[in-house]
Amino acid sequence: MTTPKNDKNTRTTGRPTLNEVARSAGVSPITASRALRGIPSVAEELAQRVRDAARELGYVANPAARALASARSQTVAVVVPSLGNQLFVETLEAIHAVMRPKGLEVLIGNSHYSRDEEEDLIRNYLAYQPRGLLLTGFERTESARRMLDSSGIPCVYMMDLDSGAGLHCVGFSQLRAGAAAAEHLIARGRQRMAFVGAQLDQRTLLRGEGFRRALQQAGLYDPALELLTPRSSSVGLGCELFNQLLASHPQIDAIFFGNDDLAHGALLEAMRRGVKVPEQVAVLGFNDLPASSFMVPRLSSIRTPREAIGRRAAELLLALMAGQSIAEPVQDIGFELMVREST
Amino acid sequence: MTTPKNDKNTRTTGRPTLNEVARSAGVSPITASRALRGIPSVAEELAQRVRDAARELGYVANPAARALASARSQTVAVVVPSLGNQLFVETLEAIHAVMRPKGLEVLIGNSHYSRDEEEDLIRNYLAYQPRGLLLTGFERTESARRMLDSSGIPCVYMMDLDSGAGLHCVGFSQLRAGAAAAEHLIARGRQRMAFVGAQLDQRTLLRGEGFRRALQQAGLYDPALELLTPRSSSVGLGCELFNQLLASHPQIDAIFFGNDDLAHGALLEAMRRGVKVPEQVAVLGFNDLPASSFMVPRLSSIRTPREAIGRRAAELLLALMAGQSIAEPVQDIGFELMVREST
DNA sequence: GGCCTGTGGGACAGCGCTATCCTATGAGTC
DNA sequence: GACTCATAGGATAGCGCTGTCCCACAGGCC
Repeated sequence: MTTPKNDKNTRTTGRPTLNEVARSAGVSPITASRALRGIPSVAEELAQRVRDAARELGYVANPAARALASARSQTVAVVVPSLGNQLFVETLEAIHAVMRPKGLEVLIGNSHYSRDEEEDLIRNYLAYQPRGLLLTGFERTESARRMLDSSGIPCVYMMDLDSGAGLHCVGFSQLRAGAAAAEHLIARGRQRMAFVGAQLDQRTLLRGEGFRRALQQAGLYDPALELLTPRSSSVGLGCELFNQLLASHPQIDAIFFGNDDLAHGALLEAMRRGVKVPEQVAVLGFNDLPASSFMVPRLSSIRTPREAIGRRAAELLLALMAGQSIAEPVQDIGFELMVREST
Repeated sequence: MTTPKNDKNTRTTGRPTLNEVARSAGVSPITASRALRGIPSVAEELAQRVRDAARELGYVANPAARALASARSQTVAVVVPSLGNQLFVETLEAIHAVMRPKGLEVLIGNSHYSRDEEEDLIRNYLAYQPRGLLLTGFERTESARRMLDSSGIPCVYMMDLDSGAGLHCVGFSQLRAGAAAAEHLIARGRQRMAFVGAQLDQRTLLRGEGFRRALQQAGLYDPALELLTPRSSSVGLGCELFNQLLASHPQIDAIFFGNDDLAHGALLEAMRRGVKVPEQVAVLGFNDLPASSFMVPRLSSIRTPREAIGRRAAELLLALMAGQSIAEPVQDIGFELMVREST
């Protein structure tokens, strides 16, 4: 009477809605919803009509409305500690390859190897009601752990197994991989073996621990030959640490690097300084990044199965999301020692 | 105490809602909403009470409900062609660094250098009603272009400028960068210069084009010395192409690689085969990845300002999202020739 | 025929928030 | 004191979709 209530709908998105698709197909919105979601209780002829109408209008479902109405999204969140490390990029690729065909969106979070950043990411992602979560390792804040527990959202842990009791995890034993590195160098007759680790995330520390124990067992452990730094791993840092190590301990005859980046730097620096690899010093890397087999000399490394980890973790998560019972909650994918010229 | 209440209604998320925060603070839901969004029309004393209640309950706003009600999300989508290239990872970092403090979520899409995949990603992301979009380059399908146009969502294009008329873009001229590469090698007295490009995305092609034109101008262009392949750039491919080029054209005295990965492979292969760089062949890379300055010999390269591109593109997008008028829609960040030992 | 069952499809009522009104209050004006 | 006017806060009504009931109807059985 006094105030016209017919306001222009500025709140709408302007994109076609399910209602319009339904009207255009001559069915009710619910039937349209069911048809587009592939729910079988819709007669094929009707479903086809709805799909045609949707294509015609360029309809794409509004994920916010969908998430709100159903209290679940079509999203899976992944948190990795770094995108600079090719390792995690390849893992993400494999996850994508499994999730995308299922119509699941993959949210990528980068924690920069920081527990606090990871906690923020998890808090943030949980608000999106993801169908599942893929996390790296077991190292996180207590409150992140609590949020995960109380959320009830399925979660798979990637990369490590060593302290994953009671959790669903896909990876390999970092401890055993470190030990394998030591055993290889010992088998090559090396006597004074160093470990160089950067970043100091839990996995690097575990590799160092495995390496150390194997050396101790062989009576070859020298604590002075461990070089650890919290700085982040890079080729340049590898150069620097190699020099530092050789300057302080010229007698060493093998180095195990916690990451291939570092080993690449060491090989380049050795080349530059005329240090003979492997004659004077053997160099062993970790992860076996794509470039490693092309280094001079070709780098021996422990190949980590990141493609398989990503894929299997994604598949495990899908099974959890579907409520299936899991026969093997802990999946050990193993690792492979790639022996090349540098050892 | 925060006791998760067990609704029988399965449609709820189980997490605390704005209503509960409001009740606990003794205000209406709308006041709570305003208080938490920092809308100034709420008395400070009330706002504080609401914030306290929210913290107490561990309340995190439901982004789906928020997006639905306001027809806008708190999200910005970025599409890059690859995560395997460090270049884009660094760009993403810079974007994050600008967006996160503003409370904006960054969705990362990887198009794998495929127009069709990019179109899918864009269609998908547009459904999320992002506040803005950051895309790489200008090469895309017609229907992707149409979707972007009709969405009305602000968009900034990164990396290239050469065909960005009328668009908001941040980057540098790939053409001029290619020309700069040629000029540098010419200034070094080289006579038979090759160009090696992989992936064959538009930017690589433009760099090649700039290189070619500059050689033509100097009367030094030989079409036989262009080696192009659609395979994706890697160190291994660099080795292979280097060998191939030297086998077919042993007389060349300089190679410009469209990406540092390839140049790294070439340097390693040269080392392995005893080809002297730069005496016999000068090698020039592109992007100046972190490892380049540690190669043997240290790789000369054209440094691309990806950190600045990411940051400036993000800032430009923020300005567009805020409806500000843009003084400079095309921002040329330039590039820098890093002359090192390999040339 | 009466009764059941199964099946396709629709009506309805929200999911958790926010845009848009609208009211109550109190200060300021003449 | 009667009138404005600004302002804090509330009431209401959706945003676009889906979970849950419910109904109409065909076919089978006794």
